[in-house]
Amino acid sequence: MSDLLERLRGRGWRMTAQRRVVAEVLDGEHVHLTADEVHARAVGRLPEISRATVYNTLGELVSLGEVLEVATDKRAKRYDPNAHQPHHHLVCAQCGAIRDVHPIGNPLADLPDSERFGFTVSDVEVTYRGTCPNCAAA
Amino acid sequence: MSDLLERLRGRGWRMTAQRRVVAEVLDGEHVHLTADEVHARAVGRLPEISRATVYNTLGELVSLGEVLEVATDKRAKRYDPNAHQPHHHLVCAQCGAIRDVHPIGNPLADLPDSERFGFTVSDVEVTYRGTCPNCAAA
DNA sequence: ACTTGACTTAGACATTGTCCATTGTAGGAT
DNA sequence: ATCCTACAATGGACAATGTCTAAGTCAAGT
Repeated sequence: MSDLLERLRGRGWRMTAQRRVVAEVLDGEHVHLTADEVHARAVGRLPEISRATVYNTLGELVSLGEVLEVATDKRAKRYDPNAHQPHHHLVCAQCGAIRDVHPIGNPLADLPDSERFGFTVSDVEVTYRGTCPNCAAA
Repeated sequence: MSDLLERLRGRGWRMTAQRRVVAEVLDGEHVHLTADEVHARAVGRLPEISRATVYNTLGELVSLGEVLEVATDKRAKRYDPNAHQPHHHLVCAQCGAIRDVHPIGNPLADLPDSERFGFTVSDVEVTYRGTCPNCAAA
């Protein structure tokens, strides 16, 4: 189940109740929680966990490369534990629902040298926007 | 010069000193200011302009489709007046510098139906990340 | 020049995120 | 099993960004 926890243990990450709970909350696919949502769920399992710890832990998971920050929402950052399979996002403009998607082709190759302005380009993030079936029905 | 102001007048937008100043500050290419930066520059020309007015005006420009919100930065929203020429962004991961870029191909066509989950997909936003020449030299 | 509805203002408030000094604890050493 | 110690957690202040409201002001039509 918890691939994330396994990987973290394997990397010698010091395990505490708080860190375990944060990792458990984040584990899964199509999971894109904000820091506050992670905190709310973590509190459900470990009521005394503090906001600062959740932020610290999320920051560490990002540094370790086990979780990605995504900016699909224009308000809070969201955290995506699916860091080991490259993917992009499809976002509902109305309700904010997010799905992981896998476009064909490699967008990195689509940026000609003449459009790189001397940058060393290392990464690309693609966000598709639209309306989800639920919102379309309403 | 001010295409943006021209267009706004043409649409019957009620013109006030504050709105004119905000539009002037935003006008140009490769302009990607945060709301606070817009406010700071607007204050330079019209010291009594309030923060709320800048936020309101930016929100209206976005609603009118004359300015785009971009989420390249993970902190504040940025406002891009280059709304009438489709483009994407190239961001320096270190200093945050932003350039408008025009990749070849159409990323919308690269998302197969099987990856659309019933969404009606209307838009795509591509953000390239890398290191700009300045930061690479340092 | 009026009148009126839309615009602006200042500042309180809300949300999201960061920092720091103190207290607690995981995990190795004894 | 217990003790140490470096690392982690806490909570509360602070910072940055954004939203709202009540009251005053003004652009534009008549």
